[in-house]
Amino acid sequence: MATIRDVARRAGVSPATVSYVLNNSGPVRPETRERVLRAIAELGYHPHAGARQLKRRRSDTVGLILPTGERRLSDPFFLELIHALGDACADHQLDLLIATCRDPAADLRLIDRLYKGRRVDGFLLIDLQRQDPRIPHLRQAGIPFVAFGRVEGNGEFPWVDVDGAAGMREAVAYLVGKGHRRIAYLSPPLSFTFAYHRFRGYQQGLSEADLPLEEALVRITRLTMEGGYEATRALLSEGVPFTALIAATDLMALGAMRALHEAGRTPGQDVAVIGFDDIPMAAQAHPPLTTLRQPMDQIGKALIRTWLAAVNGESPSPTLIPPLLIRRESA
Amino acid sequence: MATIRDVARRAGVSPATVSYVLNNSGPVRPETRERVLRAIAELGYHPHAGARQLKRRRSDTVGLILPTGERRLSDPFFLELIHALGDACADHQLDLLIATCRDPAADLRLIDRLYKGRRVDGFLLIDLQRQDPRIPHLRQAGIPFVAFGRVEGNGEFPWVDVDGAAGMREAVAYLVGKGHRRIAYLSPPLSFTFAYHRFRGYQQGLSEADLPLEEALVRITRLTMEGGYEATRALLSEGVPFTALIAATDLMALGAMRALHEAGRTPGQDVAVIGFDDIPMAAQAHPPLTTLRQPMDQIGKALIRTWLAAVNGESPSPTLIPPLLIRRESA
DNA sequence: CCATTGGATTGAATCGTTTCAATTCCAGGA
DNA sequence: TCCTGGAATTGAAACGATTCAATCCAATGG
Repeated sequence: MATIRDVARRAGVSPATVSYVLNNSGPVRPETRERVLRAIAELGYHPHAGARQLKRRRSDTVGLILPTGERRLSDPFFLELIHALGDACADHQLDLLIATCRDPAADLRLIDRLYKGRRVDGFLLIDLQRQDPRIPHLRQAGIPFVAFGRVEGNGEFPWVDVDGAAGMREAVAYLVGKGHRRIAYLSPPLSFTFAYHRFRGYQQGLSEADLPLEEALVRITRLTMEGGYEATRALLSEGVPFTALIAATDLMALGAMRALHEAGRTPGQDVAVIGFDDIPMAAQAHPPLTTLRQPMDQIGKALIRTWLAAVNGESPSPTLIPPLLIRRESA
Repeated sequence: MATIRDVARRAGVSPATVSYVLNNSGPVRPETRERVLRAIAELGYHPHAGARQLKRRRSDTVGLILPTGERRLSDPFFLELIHALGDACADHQLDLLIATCRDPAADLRLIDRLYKGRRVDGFLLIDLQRQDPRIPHLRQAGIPFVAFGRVEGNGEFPWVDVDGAAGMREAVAYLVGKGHRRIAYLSPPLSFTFAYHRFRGYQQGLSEADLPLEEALVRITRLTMEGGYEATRALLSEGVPFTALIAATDLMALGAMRALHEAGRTPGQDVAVIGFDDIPMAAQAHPPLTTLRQPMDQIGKALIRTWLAAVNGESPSPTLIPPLLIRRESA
């Protein structure tokens, strides 16, 4: 495999000059640059990442840790996120290293190994818990990171999040505008930070519309289609009256719609349904699901931009991205 | 950050000895090893990945290229796969580098950059096309890789695949055993290799049961829930009689079930439905979907095992993994 | 008591870059 | 013609690990 020396020899210059061309550092006469570039192309030369990393003390790699075990992600939303991150990384010539681990303790060990071994320059945390043990660990070890999502108490660290509260306020206002007064709400356990914020938004939305928060209309259930299905069946069988339903995630909304169908109530006609995320399946649902879109590209770009700042020793300010209400036929 | 010299100094030995301890190469007296290990622990030392890579000419990193653009994956199946791969990598102390790219040409450039720059030791190819431009490129460049899936003509290269044909034969036999004679089949375009094999399995299953292949029962449609839904509606509206339906993927089967529901025919009762993949949603469907499970852990392990062999210059033989018929209530 | 043996340890070269400091080059001014 | 100064180029020293070859040492055998 060609090295920088080979290129230098071929172009009739020193390795230093090649390096200057490669990195646009140092002054190089245009025609020399030309010669060097030609040599690079002819040899199909690519700089050795390890050597470069060793000298520059940078690996240009983003670490992404996926939770495993029971917290293993199965929401298709995360696949979208990975894609968006990949694209955003490509924009900045970064690579994305994915690591999984078996238990929370291994999590922290893995973080140390990757960072101290300089395999990655910093981390992206997704799927935060309201109290996440990784955060204090990273902070006190001085490891740069950016979280997708916030945590309880909101210690000072950089994060990017979608404004779940704003989204839900908008959803409620939208439904109220259509005359709905009894709006059910389906949520996963509030220990999920995003669930907590979205639920707060629902509450705020109600109070802005001078509607009471009714316990019976709020259901906490599992973060799956099945969870949404069961909770809705419960609502129906208990005879709690409602004309609209908001689910904290599309997956749950999809489950809810199935329960409504089975009970002979057509979503979008008899009951308005709104979800959150805008996963690909949402548009294909019957009827197509009205939902709050998480603007993936924007999220990916914001995360990487913030990550770069963090890695460069800045303390980037958090970013709150507004979701987008996508009106379809379910509400 | 501590280096190997720091560890050596602290343990009162030379860097060489530390290296021997680290890699279990070379003879080291037990008590010396003890001292070294203690020093490592005390300093929280982790070897520098770049330096190691430079010397060993190995990055211990697996490259995984995700397709983007229109071929972007949205099937949740891939999230499972990424997880399984992550776990399998962890077993061998490997890291998983994910790269996305915008177009097929960029694909090849990216491959070169990652491999020639020694950022990865080889690749894992997923989401193969029946004729995939990446394969000849990798082969002629002598870059080690393993494919998840086969391609047309089946050139000599290492792959791991789930035996879609066997699975479909089993599905047909199972349905025939229950007395079904008119079995519909939903498939994405046969340019997807897996779709091709699965369809062949369906054909074989029919002929083994001495049933004719009936054109009207076979529908080619999009690889989404929506695709399954539409194809099934078409079947129903055209009045083609059938008592069972096999879909090439769970997502499509889910769509089919919805169409059946809407037409007032209960899946599992009026019409038997079988899917393929066993995505998490399958178990939660109504009724729970009978399907052929792709044994993810096994796939991940096989892929990584084969990959390691390929990277070590061996020519590992292909692996065909049988899917597992999971009987639930839909058939 | 010395030579031999073989395990344990170490010194130093090396991997392929980047970058500082030193050198060369060249044009323009004195 | 000789300086001077800035631009262009180069040599060589890192960066942090691995590993070959050389050295050290203790025990054994003659």
